[in-house]
Amino acid sequence: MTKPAIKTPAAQQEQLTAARDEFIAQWGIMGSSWGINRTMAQIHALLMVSTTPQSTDEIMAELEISRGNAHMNLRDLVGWGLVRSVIRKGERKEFFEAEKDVWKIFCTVVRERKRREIEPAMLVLRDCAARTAGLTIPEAKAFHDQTKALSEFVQMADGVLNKIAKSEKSSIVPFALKFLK
Amino acid sequence: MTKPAIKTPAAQQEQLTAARDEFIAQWGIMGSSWGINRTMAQIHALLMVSTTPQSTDEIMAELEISRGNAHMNLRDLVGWGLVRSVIRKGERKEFFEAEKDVWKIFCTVVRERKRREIEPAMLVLRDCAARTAGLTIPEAKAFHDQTKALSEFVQMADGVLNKIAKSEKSSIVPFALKFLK
DNA sequence: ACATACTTTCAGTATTGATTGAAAGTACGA
DNA sequence: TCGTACTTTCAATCAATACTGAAAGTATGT
Repeated sequence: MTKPAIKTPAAQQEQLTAARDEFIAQWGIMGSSWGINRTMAQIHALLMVSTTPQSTDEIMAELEISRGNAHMNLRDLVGWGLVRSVIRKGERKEFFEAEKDVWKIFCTVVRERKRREIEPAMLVLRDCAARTAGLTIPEAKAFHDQTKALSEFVQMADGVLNKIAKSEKSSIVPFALKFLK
Repeated sequence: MTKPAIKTPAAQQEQLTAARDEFIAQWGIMGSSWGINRTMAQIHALLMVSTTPQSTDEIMAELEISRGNAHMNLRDLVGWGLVRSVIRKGERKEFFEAEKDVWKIFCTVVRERKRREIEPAMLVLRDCAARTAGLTIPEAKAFHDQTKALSEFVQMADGVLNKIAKSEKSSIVPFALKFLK
């Protein structure tokens, strides 16, 4: 008698939990090395692989974090547009679910980081270049040239990201891919 | 009698220093919001707008940081390939200069972050998808589908970054830009 | 072998950012 | 209006990360 090829639900559950925990941990690590709060990334990971909307209490239990922490990070995720809150009829409690479409997630992150971090930096770069435009001493000339080059580069990158993020569909990058290299 | 249109070197120097300080500060802020040590980003900014290679002591003085801090961050920048050390003949001291070509800087950063952060994450994602491939319970199916979609997306993004970073020239993105939107 | 000029390390400290938990706030139904 | 079920806030605490500075290490010239 050989072992059955199909695993018992209990065994499957165990295997799933292990994989899910690893996924959540890794998404947290990735987040923090890109300047995103680790807990926020972990909540996001958890919600991305949940089949039903989760309550604050479920999230607190799953990630072993405090109510305050769960609450604040959920608010931030909603603010980013990566998570939305849903209310079930007849229930007072608030539940949360994440956007699951990978391309939409990507576009949202691009759009938000552009707005929060690239645009302010671009203004400063432009300003640095502008206010040293007429200067004649060599040090100033070099500074102007370098900041101008940076500001033009960032502006170009901003344009690319704009187009990618606005499109909200996955066909464009694979298409553009053909023209690279 | 009108003021002369040309500013004195002293006035220019003052204007330059103000702009330079703002640039260094902003580059530091940008770095830290993208997960890069603020001091490292500031040293990088300083070297990008310096006309001559700088010694550790000059960097320490300019940014008001300790020797240890300057040293470690300079090593990291050299490790990233964004800064190289130069030795002047007849001098014992080590001097540092940054790559100034904006496109090369961008490619280096892309290549390094890909290697340090995207590739390890990709392995974990693939692993999470693979080890839940055969499972039949709905939760596991959902987990598998989501991690598979993520891993394929990251793999695709990795491919795009590869081509962009390998090319090392600025003509390709503006060209690809035409095909977007 | 020694002095000088520099670089490197790292234990201790400071700074920053994240987390807790309990108190205050809000909304709803009885 | 009161009680219950929940959400929100925030001062205090904790954890992670960055920074300092002095001591140890290394290379070079005499």
